[in-house]
Amino acid sequence: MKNKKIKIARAEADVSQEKLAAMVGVTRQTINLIEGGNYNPSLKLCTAICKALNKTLDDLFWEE
Amino acid sequence: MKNKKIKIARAEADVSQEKLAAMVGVTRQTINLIEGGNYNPSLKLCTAICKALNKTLDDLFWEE
DNA sequence: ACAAAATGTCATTTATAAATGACATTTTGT
DNA sequence: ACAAAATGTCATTTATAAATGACATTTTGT
Repeated sequence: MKNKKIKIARAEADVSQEKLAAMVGVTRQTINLIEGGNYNPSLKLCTAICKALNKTLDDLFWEE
Repeated sequence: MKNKKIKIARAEADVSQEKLAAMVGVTRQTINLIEGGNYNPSLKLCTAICKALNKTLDDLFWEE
């Protein structure tokens, strides 16, 4: 399922997929895949995304 | 760095590495590697471990 | 003190996250 | 309305998570 939370957090922080990708050291496509869902990123990447957006794992990646 | 939190949560729930592995559908070695640190598990696996131990991502995998 | 269970660690193979390049479509600012 | 930036998606390659088997060491219950 899609990860809307990252998209929203990105909008709040006013960062594009490309900029977020640069901040965490991956490519734009990887960020795009994660937001699109059906993807299983590594813990390290999840953590990097959280820190870049000033969120925690539970904020962005915890479901239910 | 080592992940002591999982080890502690396991002790609380009285589950061995082997049992936890079975609960989340991986092998014992994978659990062992995660607890030992220097490992970068997938988000899906992290989430499964949390649910098996009644914890959240922040409880077990968030640092600082 | 002893046996059984649990843990640590190695080496090899397999599945998949992430990189890379490329192009089409959508969104945004002026 | 238009151009530029951002996003969606494909196909191929590379790096690494996770599987598997095997054995040594440590911990636990009696």
